[in-house]
Amino acid sequence: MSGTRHSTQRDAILTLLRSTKTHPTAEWVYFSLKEDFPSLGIATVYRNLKLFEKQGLVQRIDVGDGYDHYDADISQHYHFHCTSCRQVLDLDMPKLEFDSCLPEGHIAEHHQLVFFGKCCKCNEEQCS
Amino acid sequence: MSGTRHSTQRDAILTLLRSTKTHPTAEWVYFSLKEDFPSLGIATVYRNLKLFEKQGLVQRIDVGDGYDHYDADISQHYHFHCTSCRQVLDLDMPKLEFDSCLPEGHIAEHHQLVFFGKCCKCNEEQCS
DNA sequence: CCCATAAATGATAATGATTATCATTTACAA
DNA sequence: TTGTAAATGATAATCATTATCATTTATGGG
Repeated sequence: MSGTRHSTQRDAILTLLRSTKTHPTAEWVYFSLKEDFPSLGIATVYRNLKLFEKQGLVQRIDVGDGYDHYDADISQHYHFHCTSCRQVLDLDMPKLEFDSCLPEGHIAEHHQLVFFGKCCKCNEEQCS
Repeated sequence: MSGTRHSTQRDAILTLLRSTKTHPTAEWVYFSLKEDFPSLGIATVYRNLKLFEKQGLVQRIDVGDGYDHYDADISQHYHFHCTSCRQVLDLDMPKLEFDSCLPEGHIAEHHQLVFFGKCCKCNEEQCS
């Protein structure tokens, strides 16, 4: 009999992901939960993030900074990656319909749009 | 006196990149040039790809497959990543103007749009 | 043409995020 | 309560990329 069992750690990881808009990395999740779950292993975090992604509970965002970011908001939306402070921010922007632009026979299941630049905070602070 | 010197390997890497539309990885470039440059080292490929990117001669494309892809076509265009055959294809699609959609104070230098799905060939072949 | 010197290379070790392994713990149905 | 298979935690392994360093090479000045 195969199935998924309940696990306290898994619940905690998903709950944490759903409580933030910062699109955390596995490492961030790990250290954030360490306080409440001192015995938590980093492998459990990676394992469950991958599982959530496969189950469609979260989406993985790759902004090319070397880390996988995870977002519990699986609604269609786009992101802004500040190349100065490294944050990944949500954008409030309507979904754009591109499918008619794809070559004949190509079928897109989803698409990802990421803006790179400096956020308002970093622009003010004249970060290099 | 600091500057850039001429190098046969560097020329070959850039020439190869400019001769293809397949958005190759460092590894692909390395093995492709091995025939003509048996002594070529993989580090030289990585080094020069990074250099080209910094110089703005090529753009790096991250589709989340674990590899950095490089594209000598630095014009504004978008990509389609076939999750079946793993290819990265160019899309002929006009540049979309999003800047007015960004939050106050945010300045985007560039953006990246990637579609994920199956290309026409893989759809025909009923790849899983 | 010949050096001096600093850039570039090639071999290889190191890095670092992610994944695999495996013994132990835990959930849960019978 | 108990048998079991899933889940965990510790840790080794993986693998793309980067750093190190001795050697080679390009290039400008004499």
